[in-house]
Amino acid sequence: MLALADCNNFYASCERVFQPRLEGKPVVVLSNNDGCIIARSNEAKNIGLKMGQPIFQAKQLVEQHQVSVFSSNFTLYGDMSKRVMSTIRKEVKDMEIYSIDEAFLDFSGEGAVLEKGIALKNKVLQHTGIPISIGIAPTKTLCKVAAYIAKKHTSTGVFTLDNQALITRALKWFPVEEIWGVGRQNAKRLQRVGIKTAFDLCQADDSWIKRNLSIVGLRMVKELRGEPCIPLESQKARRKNICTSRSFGKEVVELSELKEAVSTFTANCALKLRQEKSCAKRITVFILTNRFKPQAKQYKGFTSIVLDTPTNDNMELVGKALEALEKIYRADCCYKKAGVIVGDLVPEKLQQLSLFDKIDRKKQRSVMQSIDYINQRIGRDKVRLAVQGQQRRWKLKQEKRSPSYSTSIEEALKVML
DNA sequence: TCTGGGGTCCTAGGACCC
DNA sequence: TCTGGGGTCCTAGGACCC
Repeated sequence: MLALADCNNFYASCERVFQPRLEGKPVVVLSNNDGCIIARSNEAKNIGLKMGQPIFQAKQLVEQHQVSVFSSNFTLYGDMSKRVMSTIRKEVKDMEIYSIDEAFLDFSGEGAVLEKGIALKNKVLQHTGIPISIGIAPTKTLCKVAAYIAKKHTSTGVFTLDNQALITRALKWFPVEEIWGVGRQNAKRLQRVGIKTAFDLCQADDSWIKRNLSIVGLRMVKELRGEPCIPLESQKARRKNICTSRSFGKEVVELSELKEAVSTFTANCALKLRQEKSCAKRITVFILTNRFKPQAKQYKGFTSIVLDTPTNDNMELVGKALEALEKIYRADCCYKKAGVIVGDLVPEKLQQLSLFDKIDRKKQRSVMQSIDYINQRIGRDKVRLAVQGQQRRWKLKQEKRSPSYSTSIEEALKVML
């Protein structure tokens, strides 16, 4: 048996841990730039606020119901996630951290799985303040179904799908568009041919499924039928790409400002590379105009550069990124978003030098180590390249960010006696 | 006025190899 | 008149996930 532990309304719950007066009240968390709603408490869901909805469109509902609105605070959510995961880890044989708010757990050989699930849920709540739901079943895809039921239709927040009769009953009721692996496009296709529930999909012919939903879809259906096809992966794989991209707080025209942004994004990618102990052989830069302004000139600039030697050095990567930026920059556009992707990643240890490499890599590495050390102590990008700029007018809008209670001593919760 | 960010995998088609 | 067979690698585009 496997289990899926899924934090309820995770970002909204994180905010509430530190502001208990918001318990029972509608809370939403916004995307970067305070753009869209990306997390909602149950109360916020109930008053009709939608996932992904731009906040300006929801203004009326927000005022009418006095919804608490937060900018996203990923430092806080990342730390709370760590706490939840480490609490769970102590209670299970093996686990796979699937996302910031979900983990698959090895429940094999456990006798009373439901009781174990309930105990685990209570423990996480007690240790972290985060409410979770747990779905228990023989395959990952069925765990997802069970967790969905646990969240919406149980009082305990834990649900087990452990016998065929129950599984069949659940699948006959489960809408096809809610299945893990069926997105919007596939849901439409399936509904068009009369497949409305997970049960209907299980009845479909394997070769038809493979043709229409690819091998991924077939795997998913087999999992619904109870045959495990997606193993628990406790070792997380090395990433293949790393991306940093942002929408700007305001539109940007000048190349110099784009340079500040692109070099900052690149430095961020390079930092992530060093943390993963990887080097990149390819760097891609893109700049986009505002797609929500159809009357303005639309342009998508996109290009990549392949490096002779894979690297994770700020200066080297920033140099290449700026070279790429100059190639795609057009002065007659207003830019709303830019991003940097580093790809073709290789482990740092396997960095293959180019025959004509002239850089003193050892020295370069120790410079970066020193910079990382300083910035870790006094704040991200405090030591940075000049091209990253001072003004940063392109920076994010983040007007309602909560303090990083658990990771910054200056922002720790103050308790009045 | 205002519309997120960061990933993965699969497939088809083309280029290329012997 | 007639035009092979068996591969790999790369890329773009599209789907999915949270």
